[in-house]
Amino acid sequence: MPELPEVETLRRGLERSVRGRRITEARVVNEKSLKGQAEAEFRQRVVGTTVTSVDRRGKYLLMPLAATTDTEPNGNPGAKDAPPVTLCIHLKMRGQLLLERASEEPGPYLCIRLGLAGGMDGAEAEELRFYDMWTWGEMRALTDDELAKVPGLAEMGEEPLASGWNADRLLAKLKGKRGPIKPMLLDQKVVAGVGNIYADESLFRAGIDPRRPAGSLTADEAERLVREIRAVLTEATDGGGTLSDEYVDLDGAIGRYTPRVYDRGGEP
DNA sequence: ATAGCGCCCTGGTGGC
DNA sequence: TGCCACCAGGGCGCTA
Repeated sequence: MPELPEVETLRRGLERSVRGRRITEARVVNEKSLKGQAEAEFRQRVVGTTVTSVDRRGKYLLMPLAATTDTEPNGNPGAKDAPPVTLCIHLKMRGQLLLERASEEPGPYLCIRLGLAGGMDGAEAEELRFYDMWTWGEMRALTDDELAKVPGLAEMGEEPLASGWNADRLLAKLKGKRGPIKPMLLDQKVVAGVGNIYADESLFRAGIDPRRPAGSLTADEAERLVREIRAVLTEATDGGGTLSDEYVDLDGAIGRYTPRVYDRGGEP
């Protein structure tokens, strides 16, 4: 369920609350979230590092980690021997990322907990907790080489909110495709971060039948579609994501964006 | 090029 | 009222 606006909302929360902080411990409650990575390797790569930035690529959250020296809690990149590692997260359908007090009892479906050092002012220690009811989501600590091989991430299409993306780029991807336009928008190689909700909303707002053969879109329609994809993603991000009982932000707050047509099949 | 699977998993739904 | 079969949902990989 989390699509670009929801992941971007989480990114902003992490940027504000987690960036620059040191990960003091990593506990894997459900190893399925590691998607094959050895638990020991995950812990060893994560514990003691500092989150240097919080990036988003499509629906992926990427947090580069820097080795921290014990004497420098907010330290500088060190450890020449270990390759740089990035915390790579995809929430898939039901994954949730919550920042909670370490003393707070975790809720159900907890998969991974990352302890974060309290502030120098003695602020209470917190944990970044990864919950996932279906365990389809993934959290791994990967080197640059491994990151480049992650299926989907390597072939990720362009960011729809980046200035370089436009109708011509979209049309180039749709050229010759006879399948319907909507599933094409769900293909992350065509455009990054769009899922069911925003594909429906943008097509409706652009006045394009989702069943239209993708390759049959005119330049004018592609122009409208690009404009509406941008608009709807921006509006939803401004609203902190789509209102749903499945999605909450880092602080547990629900989204405020209400789709017009998504999940309203059969209604006028 | 594309359609149609199965897989991953569990809560909610619909039928009885 | 309770039971249970069924199904949605994103993304990948495979086959037809």
